Amino acid sequence: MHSPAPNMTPDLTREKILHAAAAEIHRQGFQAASIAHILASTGLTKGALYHHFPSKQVLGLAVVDEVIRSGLEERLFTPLSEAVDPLDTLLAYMDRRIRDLTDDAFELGCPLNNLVQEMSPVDEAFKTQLDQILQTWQSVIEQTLITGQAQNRIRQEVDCEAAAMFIVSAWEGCWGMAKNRQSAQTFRLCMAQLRQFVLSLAPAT
Amino acid sequence: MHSPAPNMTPDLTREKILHAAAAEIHRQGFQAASIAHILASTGLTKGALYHHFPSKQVLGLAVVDEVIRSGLEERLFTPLSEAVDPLDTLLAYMDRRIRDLTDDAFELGCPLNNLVQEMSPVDEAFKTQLDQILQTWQSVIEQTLITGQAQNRIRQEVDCEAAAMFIVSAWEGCWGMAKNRQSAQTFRLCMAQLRQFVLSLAPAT
DNA sequence: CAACATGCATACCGGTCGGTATGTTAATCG
DNA sequence: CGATTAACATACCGACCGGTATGCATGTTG
Repeated sequence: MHSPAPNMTPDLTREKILHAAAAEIHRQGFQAASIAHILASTGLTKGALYHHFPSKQVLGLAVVDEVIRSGLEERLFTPLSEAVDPLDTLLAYMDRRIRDLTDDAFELGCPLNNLVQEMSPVDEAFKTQLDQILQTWQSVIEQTLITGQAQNRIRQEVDCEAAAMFIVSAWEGCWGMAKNRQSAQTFRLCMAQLRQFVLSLAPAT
Repeated sequence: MHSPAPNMTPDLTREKILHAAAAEIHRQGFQAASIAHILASTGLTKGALYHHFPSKQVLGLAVVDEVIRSGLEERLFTPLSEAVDPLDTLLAYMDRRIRDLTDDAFELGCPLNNLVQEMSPVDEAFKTQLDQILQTWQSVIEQTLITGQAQNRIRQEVDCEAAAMFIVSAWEGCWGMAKNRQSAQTFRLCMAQLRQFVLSLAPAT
């Protein structure tokens, strides 16, 4: 009846599914995400989805890699690791987040943190892939602090690895609190304190 | 066939269900928690559960109030608000957590934080009740800092409300990171940094 | 032009879910 | 002593879930 018109651009179909899945997962979490909902929001059917992805898990992992990781990479990781003055770049990025994010950004929380909390204990593949992103994040910040030490803007006795780990943790913690309160103001106050922590690593003037 | 023996101690049955539910929710999250699993682990049946709780949601809210909130209350909130030197009490409590918690404590993460992240966006009743716990936690720490200011152990210009909010956020963030890494060592390093943050609020010596 | 592969749509399946209606036993109460 | 009620057990329900088998139209290839 319905003619399954052979698409000229199958990659576009794949991307539509991918982003619809990312949105649904962001709203409901991975386990509660419904394949039927994803398909309904795209107008496609199961045939399309299972043609491009062998299972829901693989679809979820693709979202993690091609949407979440890729996004963080270009927004944060790459700029930070290429900056000549990474410490300023980091502080500036935090400022921009504090300024620009609005309430509705916190309705659903940080996509990365959401999945970390939900999936780490119940799925090895998710845990590994998510942890790799957190590791990258942490090591990028660690390098930022080490460069800061070389520039004498961070005290020499600071444990950059531990500090970087804490910064990432607290960062996600700020997201979590703001998500619960559903308030950008909460996020601003928390991130401002985190900024203060970073500044407290500088030598006493 | 089976004689549904009218129990002499229905409250005990209720508590069995409650704690089995708490364990299942801790493992799977609320939405993924299976009523069948809860009942299987207690040896009871649906008749018992729906006799004591009208719905899964009410059961979950009871877990939040009677297990999670109640536990935090007696372990943290009450001791802190009754202490004559709350700042020391807080630092000592953090030290004890850093020392005593083992790897398996982080397999499933912080029960409170798990539910906050999962349920806040999807269920108003959960959000309200969980937020109330976080608010209590935050205000208890805020009072701790204010008392610290009165004792000249916290700088006068510190914004105690914002600092308290950040401490709670970062605390949960440390749990999250440790949960992903499933490592108590991660938690120790992160919490040690959070301790440093608290100490950085003290007047310069 | 025939054969085959690609890119989907449709129909269907077994399993699990939260929830309910009913039944059964023993204690309690008038 | 009959009636009622508390405290469960059992059986069952419709909805939804992820996944699969099959069909079909169009390209591509020999």
